[in-house]
Amino acid sequence: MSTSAPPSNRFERRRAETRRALVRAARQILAETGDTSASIQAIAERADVGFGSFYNHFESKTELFEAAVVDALEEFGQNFDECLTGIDDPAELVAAGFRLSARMADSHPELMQVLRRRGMGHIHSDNGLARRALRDLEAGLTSGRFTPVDPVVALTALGGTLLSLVEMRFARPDLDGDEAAANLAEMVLRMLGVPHDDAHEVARRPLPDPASPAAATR
Amino acid sequence: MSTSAPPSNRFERRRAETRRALVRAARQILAETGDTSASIQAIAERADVGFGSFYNHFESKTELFEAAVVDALEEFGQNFDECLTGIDDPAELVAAGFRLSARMADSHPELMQVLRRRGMGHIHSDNGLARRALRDLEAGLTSGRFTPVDPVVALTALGGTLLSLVEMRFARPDLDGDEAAANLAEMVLRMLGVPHDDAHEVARRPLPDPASPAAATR
DNA sequence: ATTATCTATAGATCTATAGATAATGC
DNA sequence: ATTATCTATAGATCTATAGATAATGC
Repeated sequence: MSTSAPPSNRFERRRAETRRALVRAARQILAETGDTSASIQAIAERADVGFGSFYNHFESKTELFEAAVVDALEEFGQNFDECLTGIDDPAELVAAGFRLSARMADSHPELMQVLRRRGMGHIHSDNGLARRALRDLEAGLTSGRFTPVDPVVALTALGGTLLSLVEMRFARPDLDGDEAAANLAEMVLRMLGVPHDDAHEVARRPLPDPASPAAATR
Repeated sequence: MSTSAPPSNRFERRRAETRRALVRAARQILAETGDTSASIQAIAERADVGFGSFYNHFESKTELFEAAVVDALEEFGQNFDECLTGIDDPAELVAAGFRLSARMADSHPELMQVLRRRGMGHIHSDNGLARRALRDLEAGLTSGRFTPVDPVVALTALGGTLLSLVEMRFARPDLDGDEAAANLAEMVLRMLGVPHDDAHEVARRPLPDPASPAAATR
């Protein structure tokens, strides 16, 4: 549904490009101030798109901003897949995901600001990120790596701590981001039932080199 | 600063009443839809206050909604103090706080919706709730009840999970709220380094009777 | 021929202020 | 006398649409 077929003809591509420009503008606004009271006119202008075109793609501003958040979540999830392929241990996946998120606050600030401001409302919705998280959690639960709990409760805890980590990265730039992320990742692993010393070690394993993210698949 | 002296004369009381009416209206709006695009006129009308009066108290809508969130956080914190007096064990305080929050989603829905929608931005700010949480966390850290960690990281994790619990209560009303809260509380205690069986027991101790909250102090 | 885009605009709405009114302090 | 509240309003802004234009499909 959200991942439609690749645009067949030039018409479709053109149309998709306009929509993308609007979504990009909305993401920028969400990232910069989070203030969704910008006028449709101002948004269209920022997207470098004719004012009336807006209504060819969205019925309201709310709809546009919602699409912008889903878009950001999807990109975030894909980034996870790219950077974390090759990691099989669910515990290591969770920890690496946390540490990667902290780094993405620097490397992808716009994306992460959107997550920070709007992520909470999507923890339990069906989207790229929650789907991946639930998948990894259930793998860890069935393999016995994590203590048995209701997967929804685990997803809740995981999502909440991840979002608050992002919040911390932006609200407290004075702290050492990598260290704080590793500490928080360790705590989350304990929360999932991983033994203390094990959690400590897993949360500090070397991260995949972000310079060559998909090296394993090329 | 936020807790000003009790209003001395009728003038001050009248003025404070107008301000309170505006804040109440803003809280209602934040709780109902979270859509802050309501016009100042509509807000003043809902508060049953003359339109122009708004500008005697706030310079912008943003300022009003910010005050509304702080007001809600303060009320939430006071509710904690009232309901949890008599509990000394920091671990039990944390667990009881989580379970109490889940219940407040039913008993104080407006307050908790505000928290759900706007709480994330206040985890690291100086407010009634974060101050109390940090106090309890530090008590547990110095007494050895919790595993040593950076208090700010612990506050981050605590705040994030609490907010996501509230989110879960509203997004998934089909789940058993009390049980999910106890499970999440147990996980949070593990996160803070409390041994598994200990965490399980503490998270299920009987809660203070909400019918007579401040019985111990009367 | 079809469809998205763009421009222009009508009508509605909103913000901020000015000035009148009402309530209280001293 | 002072100060908050209220009413009325000017000016700015915003939304949604109608109709013209441009690009592509077949």
